[in-house]
Amino acid sequence: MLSPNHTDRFAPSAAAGRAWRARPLQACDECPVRPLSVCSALNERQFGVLEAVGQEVALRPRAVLFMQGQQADAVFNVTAGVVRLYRLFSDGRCQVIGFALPGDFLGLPVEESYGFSADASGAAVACRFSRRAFARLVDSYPALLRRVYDSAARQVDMAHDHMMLLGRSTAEARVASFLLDLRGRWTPVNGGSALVPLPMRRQDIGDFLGLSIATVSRTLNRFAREGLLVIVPNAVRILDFSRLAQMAKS
Amino acid sequence: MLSPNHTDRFAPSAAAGRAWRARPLQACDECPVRPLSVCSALNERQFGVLEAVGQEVALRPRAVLFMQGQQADAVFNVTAGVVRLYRLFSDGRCQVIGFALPGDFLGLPVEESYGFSADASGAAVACRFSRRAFARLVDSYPALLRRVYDSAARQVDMAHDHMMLLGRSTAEARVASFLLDLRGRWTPVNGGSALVPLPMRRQDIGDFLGLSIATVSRTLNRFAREGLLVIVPNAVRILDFSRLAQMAKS
DNA sequence: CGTTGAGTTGACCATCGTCAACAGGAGTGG
DNA sequence: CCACTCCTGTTGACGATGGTCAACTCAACG
Repeated sequence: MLSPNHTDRFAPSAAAGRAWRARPLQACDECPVRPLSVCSALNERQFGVLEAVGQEVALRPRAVLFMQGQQADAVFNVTAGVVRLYRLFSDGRCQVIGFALPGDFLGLPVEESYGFSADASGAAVACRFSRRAFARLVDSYPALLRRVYDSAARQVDMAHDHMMLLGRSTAEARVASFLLDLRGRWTPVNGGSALVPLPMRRQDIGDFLGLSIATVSRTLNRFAREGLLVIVPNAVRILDFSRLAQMAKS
Repeated sequence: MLSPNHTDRFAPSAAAGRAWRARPLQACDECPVRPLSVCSALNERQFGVLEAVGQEVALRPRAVLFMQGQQADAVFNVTAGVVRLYRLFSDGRCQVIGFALPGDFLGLPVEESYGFSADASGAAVACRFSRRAFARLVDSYPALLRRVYDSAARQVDMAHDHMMLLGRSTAEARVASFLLDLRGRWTPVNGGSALVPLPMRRQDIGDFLGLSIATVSRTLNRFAREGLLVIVPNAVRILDFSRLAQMAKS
């Protein structure tokens, strides 16, 4: 039971090619997610320091950012695309912890090794900072510490929300909550469009919601049949928010 | 479905009497959990400061420590007993987030309002610090900040573990993991006895594991029939750790 | 001795996972 | 350009896991 053997969905895929290519940060002042991210805690002068220690990392679909258990020598800030965060059981079962959107910060400067794995759901871009350099920065700029701390608190809160979902909700409610929650998190990025990007695969949604791929597909298509939304490639367009919110509660 | 109506399991219970009675801290140097808790980051002189701003809070069974949404004007350190941490749905469904054991720290000094509710599973004792006073202390003693931060990171990790459990494990595996995990967390307190205290009710275990009370009871008693453990009032005695660990993986 | 609340257990059944077949699209190589 | 494979997603049939409901026991407590 429970999504048993995968024919190595998690082996480094050939299609992913090299994990990532990196180049120095240059245009932070043009970064679209800067006002959303921890970076906004810094003024112009401090920003130069940040820029100096960061790299921009472009990720192809499925490219690995870091893996659970690896020594955590970098922290990241997602600037484009969606990054899938997940943990594996020893037998291959997968639990997706969450999806990081543009503006989201990955990795506490305090932990020695990564507590989960991260890879790109579609194409994605992230800023990479060496943990040591970032920790030094945090030490000298209390406002940044505060932002990192806030980010940790928000992560705990999201984890608790998700535990409620996994422990006490029907399949219908899980999928509805997922869509509404995701649309809410996209809002600062895309202005609250009803078109919710879903670059991840059905399998990933299932692994996030504790459902089988079949149930995810059935539920989404039932929602579509009932006129709650329209399914389009790599996205859904929500039509009836209030009815969807109703389903999310059951 | 999903544990619907409760005839107000969460209304302030008459049996609980007054929420708690508090008295000034006096004997921190005799505190049994001091080496386990955030307090151990302080030296003797700093400790005097901590003692001055803390109160000892004795909780009767079911007494409320704080409630979700309340203004978070205190942080706590559990010193005896077990504290149940939970969130409620608007319709009364309950998800237990976790159980705090002696030595566990509750409440980040950063959040404005509590993200979950906390009450005593059995009789319990906690140290209470005003958030403002504690935040001041944290600002002046970086070692304490570090411990609080570590505690937050551990909470995130535990939340992730629990998401794996809720999303991708059978009832059998959930109960087995719960017992083994709890026994591991008791170890620093009780020296790793095979007798695992379970002061919480079956309902709370169910709300923690995302199972119905019936399934919790059935599973525990099946474990007992199969010789994995013995059920005693407010505890279980584990007999076969390796077989239990085996079940925890399914 | 009645009441209340927790825990246990059985009977039944709904939800959701499993398995399988199939469709469509992308990439590859001839 | 087509054939082929691979991958993702959809959909149906079936069955198992675990929820629901209810009855019962037992201990605590008045």
